[in-house]
Amino acid sequence: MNLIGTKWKPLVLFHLLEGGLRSGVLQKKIPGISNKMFTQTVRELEKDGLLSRKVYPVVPPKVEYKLSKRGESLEVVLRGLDKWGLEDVGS
Amino acid sequence: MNLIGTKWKPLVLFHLLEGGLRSGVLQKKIPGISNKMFTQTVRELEKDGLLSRKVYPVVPPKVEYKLSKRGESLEVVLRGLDKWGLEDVGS
DNA sequence: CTGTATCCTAGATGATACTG
DNA sequence: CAGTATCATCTAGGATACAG
Repeated sequence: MNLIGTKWKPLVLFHLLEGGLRSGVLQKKIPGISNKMFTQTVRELEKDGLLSRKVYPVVPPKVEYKLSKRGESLEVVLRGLDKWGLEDVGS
Repeated sequence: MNLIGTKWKPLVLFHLLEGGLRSGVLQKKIPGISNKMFTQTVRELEKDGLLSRKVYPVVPPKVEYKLSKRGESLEVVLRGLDKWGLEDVGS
């Protein structure tokens, strides 16, 4: 829980299960997250080796995030959480 | 994540997967948790219907906690987290 | 477009002492 | 044994403005 126990980390990781995403796209998939928390969250995930951050030296800037192997190993848990969240609605 | 997204909730629920436990026993299974957080955590879990709290009118007091059906539905996620935590050591 | 820097508040968590 | 109450602290999180 020290690695993924925050309000946003599971969400960020979950949205990357289907593949890498550009910074802006990923952020848009997470309604309500502030710019600050987004950056902070991905930075910590990167530091913990759960995802990788690739910067393209172009203009305008382009940054892509994708899961690392370690991050992918969380797939079962993430999908489990998602499934639970869906099925649990209303119970 | 609003339901289980705290430092202790997943741990409490996880230790109840094998069956109900007395308050003291359950608390001992969670090293580092303060008395206050333990009570607060189980209270919230009870309020959210993830576990039930049964008080035996005896002396000394005896209280048992066990998962509700809703709580049991989290088994996949909890075991997944546990498994991940174990396998992830050192990676 | 992406990321950083501040300021600020609410809530989470701890330590301790106390009650039935 | 189980739980409550209080005080103190730390950090997550949000709003906003700015920078490369």
